[in-house]
Amino acid sequence: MTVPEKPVLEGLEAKWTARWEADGTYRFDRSRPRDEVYAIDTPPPTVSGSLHVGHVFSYTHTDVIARFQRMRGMAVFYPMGWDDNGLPTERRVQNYYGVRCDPSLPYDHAFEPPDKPGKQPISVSRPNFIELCVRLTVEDEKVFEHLWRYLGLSIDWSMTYATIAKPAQRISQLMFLRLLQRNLAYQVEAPTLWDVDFKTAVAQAELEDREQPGAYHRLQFHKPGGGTVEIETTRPELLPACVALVAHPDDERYKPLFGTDVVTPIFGARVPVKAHPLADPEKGSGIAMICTFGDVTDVVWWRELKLPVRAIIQPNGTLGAVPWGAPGWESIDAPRAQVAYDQLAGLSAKKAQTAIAELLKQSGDLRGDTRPITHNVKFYEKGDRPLEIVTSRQWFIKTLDFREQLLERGRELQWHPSYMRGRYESWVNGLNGDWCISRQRFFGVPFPVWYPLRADGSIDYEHQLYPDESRLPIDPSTDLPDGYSAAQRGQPNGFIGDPDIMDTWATSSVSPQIVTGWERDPALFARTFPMDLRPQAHDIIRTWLFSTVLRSHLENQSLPWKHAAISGWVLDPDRKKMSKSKGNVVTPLANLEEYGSDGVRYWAARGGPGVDTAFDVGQMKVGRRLAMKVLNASKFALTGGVAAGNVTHPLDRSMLLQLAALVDDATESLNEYEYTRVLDRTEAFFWSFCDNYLELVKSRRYGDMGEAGAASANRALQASLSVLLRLFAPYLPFVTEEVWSWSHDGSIHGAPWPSSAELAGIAGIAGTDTTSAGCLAAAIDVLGEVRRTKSEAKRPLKAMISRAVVRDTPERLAQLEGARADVAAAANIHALLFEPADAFAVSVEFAEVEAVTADPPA
RNA sequence: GGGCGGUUAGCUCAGUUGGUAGAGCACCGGCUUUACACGCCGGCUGUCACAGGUUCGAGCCCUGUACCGCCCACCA
Repeated sequence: MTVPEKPVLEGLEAKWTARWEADGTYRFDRSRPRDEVYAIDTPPPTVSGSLHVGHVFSYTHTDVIARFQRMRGMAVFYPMGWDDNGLPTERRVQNYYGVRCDPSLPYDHAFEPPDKPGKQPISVSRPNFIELCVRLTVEDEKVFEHLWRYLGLSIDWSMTYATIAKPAQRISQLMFLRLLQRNLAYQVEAPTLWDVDFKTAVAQAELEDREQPGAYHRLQFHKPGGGTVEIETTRPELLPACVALVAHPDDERYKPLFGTDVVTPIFGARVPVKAHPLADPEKGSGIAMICTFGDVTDVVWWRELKLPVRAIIQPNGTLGAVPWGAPGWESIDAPRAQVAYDQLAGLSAKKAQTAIAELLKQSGDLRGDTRPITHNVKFYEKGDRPLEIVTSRQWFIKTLDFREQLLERGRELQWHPSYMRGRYESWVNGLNGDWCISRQRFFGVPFPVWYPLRADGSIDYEHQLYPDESRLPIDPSTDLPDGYSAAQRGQPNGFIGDPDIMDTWATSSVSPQIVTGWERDPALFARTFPMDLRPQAHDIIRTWLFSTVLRSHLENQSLPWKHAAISGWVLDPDRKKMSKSKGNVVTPLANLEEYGSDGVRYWAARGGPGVDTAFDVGQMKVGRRLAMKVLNASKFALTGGVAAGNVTHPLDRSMLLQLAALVDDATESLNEYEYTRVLDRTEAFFWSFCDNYLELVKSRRYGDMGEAGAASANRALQASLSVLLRLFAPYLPFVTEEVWSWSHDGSIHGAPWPSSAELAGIAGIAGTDTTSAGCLAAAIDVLGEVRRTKSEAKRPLKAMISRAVVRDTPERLAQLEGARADVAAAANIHALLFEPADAFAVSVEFAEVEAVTADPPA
């Protein structure tokens, strides 16, 4: 037993992180059977800058659960991943090194980036670019790891993965090829959501609505026999791409027009008038123009009404050239159409809108003034301009066919909090297409596919070439398909690699397979899959959670994990979500250093599952104070005398009974992921323990009332402290470890979770001990009354009471009897008398001379 | 348009199956007390958003409303 004279919190993080690493405290024991393993599918944070306090918040929640499970005897499988795929990394690398990726370039083994980025970006091959991404992210990952260790996450740091590293690439490609074999992945040329700045396809899950100013333009179409039909549109620049008008089948106003043609203004294209139930008679004039493609509704109409394509928006967002009069672009006045259109070609959609409005005004086809509105427009979540819909060749994973099965998986999964399932269900119910997983970017997992080139050099998409699984991972831009030589790349009768990469969610959605050793380490896989827990925030339910469920459903015919613990967001004091883009992010390391990791973890752990929580340094201060209190109370509890034998004193037994009830409640709650409640209850108990029990027992444990009473007190103090430390250990890993080390050799984080049975054994207590049960509560009531009286009399707390009378029911007085001497000593009462009465009351008489010490009552 | 969560002390939030409204912070007052002044003791603070209903009894259950936040939707 070595208790420091003056225990401090400073330096505990450095001391214990080093010790845990040296001792392998959190090393996963892979020899344990599946039912003794608790496996966590850690979210790999995006490595493109710095961690913020939101990460600290949610990762702490996971760590509390991990530590609880470990103490319950589970082998905790708790790896850490880094998500270095994707656009954020790509942009960062471009700026950091001053390079640009050109996938057509060959790999340069000797390439070194300049010390400082030049003005003109240097073009590099995709493998070179990826090397630079890896080089930069390795540095970022070191910073992240340092912060995680400092925070005290009980991760097994021998098990880290990066989503761009070869093992993860291999799994991504392997799972993709397996889907291809089963026709669950496919390639098709079709209208796709498209970001015109990034020039890539994006998925439905990456959409967000943004309120934008817009304007209704009322345009007139001409009936061949004379007369006009008026439509309203917010996108008049798509008029050249108009392929039909559409109204509701029951709309009497337009019924006569169904089956007839009308002519577009200015461009003179004949387009049919169609009926479709999606057309809303209430909207605009009740009849709409269908363009290829203005929005997703256009795609639905185009597909269901079997309309032709007139595409004008190019991948870069400008209007492309159109040969009016040529097949597909027929016009009743092609020269006029051409003259008008040539004024639009090359303009961005936004500028084209202004230009065409002017043309329509001149021709008289713009009816009335435009009506400004604000409406929701779909954006790529990382994009700056509205999405367009562009026809392109993309890879998809089938999802629509599995909607019902995915809903069933959602019901099978245990959600914490349970209402988060609703988010998942509404997303699955709202799916409107298969999942587009190809991106026209560079930094990510490439598709392991090549295409033969025909004699004329055109690409033969029908006869795709795949690598043998044993070769994975491959990069088709540098690796060769079997039977071809490097010289044949890009040549007629040769081959070409698929230029695209997988969406970042397509690779992170296989995180369970990556970490559990699917198709790599069968013994590990058998012990860890399906995993136990997916912790994540609620904003990525539709992306990461959904896609992970989908992939495991398709590949493993199971859920990837049993539980999903959904954490909330950290809000700034104005109740806004903290995020980098809003510039209100707090860098967490400074908080960790100021309040201690335990203090910050305390704040984080008070945010319950799914609950958005305000950033609050006040709570961190409270957490730090609690840690300090643990140090000092422990010092007191451990520096007593002999602690032999059983706990015999009623007050001690009473305290231990209450503690036993707390332990049962804590165990049950933590099993249900209710970590907030457990911290709350444990803290409340601990504070009362310090303020009341320690004060009550102080005199006796110093031996003022004999050896037996002291031994009981000391035994109770040690037992209760041991239990309290272990209850706090998941939350305050540093201070509890420090205190534990004063009297133990091993780590508290490997100690068994406390049980009420353990306490019963020490104290010889049982639930039927009703007299002891109420003893502590009764003693606290009396102590409180005396304290209040002294405070109101503005006397010192040590002021002596010559005579105090407690009036209470006989039952309560019987309970109090056991603590009579303790109460008298703690309150400094010379003569403590009991009188039976109906209601509780305490009357006191102050002693004339305050220096007199109390005689120990007989 | 559909759905979810929230509304409790000045602030941040607890409140198990319905049974006398709680904690911390803040504020006020007191205390050199041998675990802790990074401390201790005490005090003040409420139309539990609103309106109905069920019940002996509602912060909690039911119906409706308002506001805040979020999710989803084929928002010409």
